[in-house]
Amino acid sequence: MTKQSDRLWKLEEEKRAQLLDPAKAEFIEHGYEGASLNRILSNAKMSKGQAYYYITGKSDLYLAVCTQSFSDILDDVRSKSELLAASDEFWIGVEAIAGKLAQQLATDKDLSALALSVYESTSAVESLSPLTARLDEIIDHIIRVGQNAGQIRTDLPDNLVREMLKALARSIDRWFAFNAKSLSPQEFADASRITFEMIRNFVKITENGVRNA
Amino acid sequence: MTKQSDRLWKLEEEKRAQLLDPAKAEFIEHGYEGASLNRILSNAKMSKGQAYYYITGKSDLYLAVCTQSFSDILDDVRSKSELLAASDEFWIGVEAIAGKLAQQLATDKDLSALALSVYESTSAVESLSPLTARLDEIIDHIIRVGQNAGQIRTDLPDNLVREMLKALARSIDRWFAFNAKSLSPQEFADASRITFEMIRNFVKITENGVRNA
DNA sequence: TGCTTTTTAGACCATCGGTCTAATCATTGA
DNA sequence: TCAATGATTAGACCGATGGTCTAAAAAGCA
Repeated sequence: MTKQSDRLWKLEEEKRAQLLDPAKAEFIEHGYEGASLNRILSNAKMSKGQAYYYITGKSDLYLAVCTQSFSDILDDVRSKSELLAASDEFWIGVEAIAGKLAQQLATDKDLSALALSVYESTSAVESLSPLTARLDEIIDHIIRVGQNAGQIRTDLPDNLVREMLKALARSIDRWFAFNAKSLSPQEFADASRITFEMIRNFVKITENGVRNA
Repeated sequence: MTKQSDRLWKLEEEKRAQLLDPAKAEFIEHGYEGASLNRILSNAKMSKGQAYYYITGKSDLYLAVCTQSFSDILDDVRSKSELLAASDEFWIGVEAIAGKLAQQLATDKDLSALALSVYESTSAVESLSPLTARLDEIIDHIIRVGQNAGQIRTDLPDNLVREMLKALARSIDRWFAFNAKSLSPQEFADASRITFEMIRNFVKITENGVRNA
């Protein structure tokens, strides 16, 4: 017995796109929960039996779409993050990574819309556990390097710091997605710089931080 | 024509509870999207026609449940926040409010579970706009007092600061909800204190903050 | 050609939130 | 007391959802 997702990725690209392109459009427009599988199949001119031969269900299709869209970016960020050094230039390196990422999201509207859809519901997030696991690894690694560089406090559980940073990044990303068009280039640059500085202050080691750890 | 929600709150408490109690349990267990209205009605032993005479739909029912659960707390926080002064004791006052809130959530498991369900999906949040509007007002007011006290930076749009703080509070709340039971009292206290300090550092005014505003 | 495996089509299923109509109940005025 | 009016209730019904399943078609192979 072959796994459905194996079949999907073994397909010639054209046929895979026949399914994934309408799916991507639907998820972007309606979010994960709001997306209609029937509508996707209708747009893809593909029967249900055929689709279910290549995917296990809606969540699997969402995972396929997001994997296709984010995998390269994730690899890029990972390889860049592995070059980060525990030195004074730690934050410069992080800012370079974040800046590149922000630029990619700002450039590719589909990418940004799809990213927003991810955090629209927990069930969407759960569908993507293979992807989020990779992201968490990367963030954890960056945090560890920052801690070795003396730039990030060490008196909290790793996963708490990670989840706070993810939540922050998400809210900032979201705010920019909704407000970017009404911002002057100057305001845009200021807001980016300031929020980044705030994050640095957020995780910075403070005098009375480590009391008994 | 009377509004459905008026009818609901005019009901004698027992009958309202007949509907709202099973609804609350269902929303806690399955979240907003996952909750089944049919199941709620079946547990409430109430016909669909009857229910729709008192509510306009699922989202309205969710709003009713959350209003009942959070309204008093919201009022409490609001009145406390109005006593905050733009003085050196600003953060002490905020910590008192946050502490009380955290304690309430830690004590009442249902309350905490319901709060978690709120941010599980955007459609859940949207159902609660009357409540979130009240919350946003309170937070905005606290931010303004903090700014007057020179404790919170003023070089970012208000709503961005508010959304970042909400995201942070949410992620912390979430982390505690999932990890509280595996923490020693000492670890619990430490994590609370440290995260609060981090938030203070997060919004603190820094030297190079205001560059051209 | 004939047999086997892969692939396809779409009818079908339970369930979803929501609508609607007809019956019942309560209240009021005469 | 009774008729009429408005408030309330029951539940059949609706289109749509994601998912299952069977049987036919197509493809691969001897």
